Amino acid sequence: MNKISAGLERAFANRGFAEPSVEDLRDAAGVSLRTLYKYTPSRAEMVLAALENRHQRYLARVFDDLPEDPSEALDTILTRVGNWMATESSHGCLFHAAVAAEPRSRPLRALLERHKAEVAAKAAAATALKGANIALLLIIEGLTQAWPLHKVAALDAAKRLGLSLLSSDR
Amino acid sequence: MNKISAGLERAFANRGFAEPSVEDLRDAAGVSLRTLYKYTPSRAEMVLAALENRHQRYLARVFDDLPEDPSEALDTILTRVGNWMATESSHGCLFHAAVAAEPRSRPLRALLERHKAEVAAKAAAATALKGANIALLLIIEGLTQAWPLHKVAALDAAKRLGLSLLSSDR
DNA sequence: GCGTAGGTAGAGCGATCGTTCTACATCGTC
DNA sequence: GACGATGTAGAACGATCGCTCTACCTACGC
Repeated sequence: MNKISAGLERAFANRGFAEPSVEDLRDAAGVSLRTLYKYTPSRAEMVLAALENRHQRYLARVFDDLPEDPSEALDTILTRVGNWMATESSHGCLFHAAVAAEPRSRPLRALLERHKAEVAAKAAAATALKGANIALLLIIEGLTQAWPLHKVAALDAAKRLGLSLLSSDR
Repeated sequence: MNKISAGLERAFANRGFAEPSVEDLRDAAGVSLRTLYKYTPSRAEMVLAALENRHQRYLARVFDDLPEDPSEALDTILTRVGNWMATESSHGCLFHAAVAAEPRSRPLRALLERHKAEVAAKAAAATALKGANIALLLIIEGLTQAWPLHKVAALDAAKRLGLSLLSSDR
């Protein structure tokens, strides 16, 4: 079950949402076609399962065990986002990619909204930046999108913007 | 010719890169299948033609006739990006979407890189922020990605971050 | 030791895809 | 008014797609 979701996530992350056929997804999931369809009865649901898995992994990887000090927490969050990009997602946010691939899908958009809202809420809570909620999300989004082209330079820029947020807030 | 590119751009922008069939693209382009294939001999080239068209339109719409004062220029740029999002691209950056849909395509990645590099260069030139080049791009990327969910709130956050960039620079 | 639940392997289905090709219309030029 | 270039409409193609179905294989409770 979780093995299936993890395999699907890996397949979509590596090869995009258009390319992999259901047979490719079966190979990535490591089960038979029949079992795959039992847990995810259509290709669209395979996408949703993959994103659900990624959502959990992303939150855990970026927001677990943060330092209490807001400034340290922000630095840690951005560093971890950079790390995530470096190791997991070399071409931008998978949720935006999924929605872009199928802009008509309502459940996909709902998932994107939930994911981003949760990221923004966790970031705001950890940095005690209630007012600058959206600015914070904007920095994270910017870092995520700029990373594929600029790598650590994007991380540095994000950290500098983050610092200016903290100092302008108090 | 340009009518074809414009039609293709509209089709992909509205319905994503996966959904529209070549016959849909033909309808959007307003020509026959034969003529469509004459100018863009494969579906992949239709994508490239659409993005080329969008690139030109985006640059013109965001960077033409900017005020000379750096601070005013930055404000104008961000406002225009918000305007672009509001009227043209309700779900994020089309270039990132294209690459996300087909992460293996080399020409697509090259086009994305060229587009982003040109945007960054024009923004840096207009705001006299040579050093904060990447921070500037990061703000624009963040605004573009955050817009679909937060609209004008994202624009406000982007402007505040932009101001902090300007003041920390001098 | 046998029945049942749940797995695998893989052939097969209809639909749709990108692409090509044929047949016919239109138009500016001599 | 005939001609070649260029366009349209749309039939036809092989391939591939998402999905279903059949046939067979385990593993475990009674």
